[in-house]
Amino acid sequence: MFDIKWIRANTEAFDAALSRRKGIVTRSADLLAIDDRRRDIIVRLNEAQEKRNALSKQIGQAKAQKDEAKAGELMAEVARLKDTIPAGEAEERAVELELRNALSVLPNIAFDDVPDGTDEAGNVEYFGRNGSPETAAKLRAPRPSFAFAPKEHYEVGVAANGNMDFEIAAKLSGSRFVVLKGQVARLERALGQFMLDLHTNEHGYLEVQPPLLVKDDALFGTNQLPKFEDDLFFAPHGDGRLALIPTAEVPLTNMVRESILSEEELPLRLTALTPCFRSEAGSAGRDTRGMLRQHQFNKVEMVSITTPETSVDEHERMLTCAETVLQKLGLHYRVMNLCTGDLGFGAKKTYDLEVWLPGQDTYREISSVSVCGDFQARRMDARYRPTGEKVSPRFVHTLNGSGTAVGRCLIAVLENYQQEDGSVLVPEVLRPYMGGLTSIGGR
RNA sequence: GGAGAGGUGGCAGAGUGGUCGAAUGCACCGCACUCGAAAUGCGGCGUGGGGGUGACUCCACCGUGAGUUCGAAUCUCACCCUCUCCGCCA
Repeated sequence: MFDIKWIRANTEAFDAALSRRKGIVTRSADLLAIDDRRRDIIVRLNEAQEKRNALSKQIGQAKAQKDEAKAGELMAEVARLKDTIPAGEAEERAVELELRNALSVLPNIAFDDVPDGTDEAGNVEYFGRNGSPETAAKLRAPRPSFAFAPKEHYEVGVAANGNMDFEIAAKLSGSRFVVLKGQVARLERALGQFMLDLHTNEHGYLEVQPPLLVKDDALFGTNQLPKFEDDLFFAPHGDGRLALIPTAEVPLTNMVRESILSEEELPLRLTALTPCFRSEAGSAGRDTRGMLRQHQFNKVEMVSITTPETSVDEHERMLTCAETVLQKLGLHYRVMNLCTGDLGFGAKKTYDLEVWLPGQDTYREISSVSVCGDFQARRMDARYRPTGEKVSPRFVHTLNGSGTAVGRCLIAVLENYQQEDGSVLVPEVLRPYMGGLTSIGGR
């Protein structure tokens, strides 16, 4: 969410930046018109309140001196304000809500180095700071070659033989659910444990087990509300509701909401392995086969809370943390710098990691790493107190990234490590989590 | 779920109708002392929003929301949360 004062001081920059965003017609003039009205109301209200306070103080003094006549006189005078103050307060509340509503549906401004574009075709491959295709290739596994036609994940023997069961899941829960069994279930678990251990042991993240059900306020903080309500599942609760988290970004980021951290606590790096729940309301008919797009999936999420000065560096660092997962698993992938048309609502810049799926013969998103600036911090009221002379609190910056989507990573392992006989080799880093197994689904 | 206690500034903790945005302590910042540090002394130090070129000034905020009152941190009601005890329970 934007600061109206900043908009007022930077109308041209604001309008130019917003015009890069798809489908946004709001301009600074629309917002400043509301703000002008707001300020008028505040000025009038403050004048009335000031008068009331002054008279009330005089009444107190008059009463203290037992001057009842004067007190009565003053009370009559203040009585005339009785209606204007509550009315003014109501007006102020209304116009402030109007401004908040107008601001809360506006997406964040993209950094200058985000490419322009209308959809994913405008995304630009990224090889890291000072990187090149050559330096990237040294770190990443090459695309695997097969002596046979590689299958899609749900066709690979070990999955197709009943360990990835969509029929039973449909009986239990309908479409877009899956039941994993046996060694495929174990492989899924191994992947999650591996990622979590990597981020906690080697990347300095604090492991968190957050609630999976959250309040509307938390969803507002991380931009799911008010615009993306349709993507969520809700559970009735008391007179209200709780939402099933669509990503652990919601509880992890909101852990700092409505608080003032000290600078020494930053950067705060949090990670969690949680199920995620998405209604996929807008994706009817897309990716209906297999477990690529599910209502429920596991994901390891990373969240960083930083100072404004360090958030851009932290973004690169977080990207590296996510890449390390795929590098250690020996999975081929590429990194895309998302263009303005593909950029998420709250992001100033996003890198997508796309893993190679030989069965599909294409790259698919497996991680998304975003820097949000103070956009979410404003919505959450999350600040920190800088060390040193400046004591006035500032908004923190927030970042989030998947590290990575476990369900999709399972797909990637099944497709990339599949053997002609339908078995699947276990990547070396996962073997400790698989009781030493080097392969699953063999005879 | 039942009974009781309580929610006040970064933290702890006073404050039961007016001069309280709020004592005090800790933390923090500046200065002094010191070779330096500690200790000590002095001073400063909440958040948000208006107005003013500025010095400055006004308004709101004591869990949240209503209410009583000329005036509410303080009184009333509802709700939320925390703690203690009991019950139930993975």
